[in-house]
Amino acid sequence: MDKPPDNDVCSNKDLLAVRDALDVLSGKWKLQILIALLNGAIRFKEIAKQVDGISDRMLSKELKELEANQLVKRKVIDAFPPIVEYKATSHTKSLHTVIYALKEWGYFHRKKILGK
Amino acid sequence: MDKPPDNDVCSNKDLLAVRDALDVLSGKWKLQILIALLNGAIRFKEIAKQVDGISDRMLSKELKELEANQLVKRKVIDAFPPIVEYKATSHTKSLHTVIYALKEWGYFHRKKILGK
DNA sequence: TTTAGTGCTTACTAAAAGTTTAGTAATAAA
DNA sequence: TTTATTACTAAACTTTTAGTAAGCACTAAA
Repeated sequence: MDKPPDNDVCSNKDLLAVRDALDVLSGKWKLQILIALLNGAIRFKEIAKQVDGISDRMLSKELKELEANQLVKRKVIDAFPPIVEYKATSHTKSLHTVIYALKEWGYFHRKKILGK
Repeated sequence: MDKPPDNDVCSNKDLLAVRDALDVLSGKWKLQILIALLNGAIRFKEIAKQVDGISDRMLSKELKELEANQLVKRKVIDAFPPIVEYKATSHTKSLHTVIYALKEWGYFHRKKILGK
């Protein structure tokens, strides 16, 4: 028997796209880091302060992933002590729609589960 | 120094809501299971067949989590061999908006990363 | 001279998530 | 009698993810 064609709620390609989006926000820290950046945090240590509990190691790692996804732009300024600027990009801002949808549904879900 | 008030892109409460929504879709299998259900799959083994590669253990575990979040309704029909029906709920359907937003951004992101 | 600050990296550990293999009761078909 | 089916569960295992502790180069302040 062959597989049926993809006239489904969500095709296999769609599934991959959804997963791509989820992956970008996956893990314990990325969302918080992005929010810190959208709110204007710039330097490594500044982000570390805003994202409560994160270790240098994790922050460094997550920033690299975000950079690979063009959600963070890194700029080194030659100074002592070193200054490294991290900034949100236009691509980061395009995430707003997604975060908004997640947020709205999150509130809706909580009402549903905790009883209206 | 006190914490500043939450006049940010995303307040702490908002963050929790976003995370709640993400948690509901977290893990390797939940999204695929939900899609299978939205497409009409009903019985345990039917879902297992549609969700390629999942083990019985994982399916059972994930279905329980989804049920706890009211995203799946379980109904046992007393028969031999046993019949257990799994169905999407209205709450599942409310997730559509979120999944759609993720999907759209996922495609957009792919274009961005792979070069337009 | 010791200390602190900056943006990291390395090595290691712990915890969470997922996989594999096997097994259950009850029945019916081969 | 052996095998298959259904909807699971249990134990042992591996993989992935996250956390902890330390250290590096460099400089300025205490």
